[in-house]
Amino acid sequence: MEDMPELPEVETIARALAPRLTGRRIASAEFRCPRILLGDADQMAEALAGRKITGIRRHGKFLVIELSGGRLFTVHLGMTGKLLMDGTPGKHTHAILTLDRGVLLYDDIRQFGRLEVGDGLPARVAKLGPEPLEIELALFTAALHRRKTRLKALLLNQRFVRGVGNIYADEALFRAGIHPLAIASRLRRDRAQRLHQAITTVLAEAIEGRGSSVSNYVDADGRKGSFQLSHRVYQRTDQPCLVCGTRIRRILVAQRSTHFCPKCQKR
DNA sequence: ATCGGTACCTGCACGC
DNA sequence: TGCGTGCAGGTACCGA
Repeated sequence: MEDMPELPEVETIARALAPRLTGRRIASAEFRCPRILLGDADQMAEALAGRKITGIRRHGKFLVIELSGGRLFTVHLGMTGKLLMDGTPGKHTHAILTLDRGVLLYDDIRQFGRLEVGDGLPARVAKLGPEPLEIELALFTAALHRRKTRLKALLLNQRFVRGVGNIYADEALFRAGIHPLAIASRLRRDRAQRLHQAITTVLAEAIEGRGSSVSNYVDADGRKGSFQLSHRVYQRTDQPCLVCGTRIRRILVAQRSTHFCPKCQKR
């Protein structure tokens, strides 16, 4: 296993990078792997060169690096992407941004990440759902009741809410006491409220813990996250439920590994 | 429009 | 030691 960028991890990275990147100027950019680029490598390098970095923020699982002139460098880390300050380029370094002070590297073993430069958010990013930490209960419940899919699949759908991935979907469903195969449209209001609360709580706690780290997740400062210590079902297959002792099960939902307690989580 | 299934990559753990 | 298999937290795309 490598590492993992869901909302809390990306938020942690954005916070760590902000003070180090803001105010820096990009002297030059080099892109070595066309596969991960949404755009032409030379054009992207040209669009970045000479721009000043004015800020960095998170949008769902996307990192948005704001540049002078309103230009945006949008980065999705995929499954194994890393943004590193002042490291040494290696086999999996696909982008090198030379700054007026220091260097910003993009590493990505599996090449599932995507890099893009534009004068606004890319359309496919702009149309994602609301931030899960901001959506109000009434809107959340209404959106939930419009979908007939299984809850686990819905939580992973970035057009429903943006930023929840496999770990936090499983953890939120466990904390809400809801089965991952429950149908969204049939969820009673009190259970929808529990889910909304569980999502809020688990994401906030994970951000507080600087994200999860299954094996070697390291943020931009090289510090490890600690939230994996708080996982109650994720990757705990066959271990006892921390509430009732029942064996945690693993099933596939929408082709994604899904962990739950069959006693605590009801359809 | 909305759903599930598949493809895209590399590396690691595990059993034989 | 090597080889085959399954697994990995991502999205995009396809057809039903």
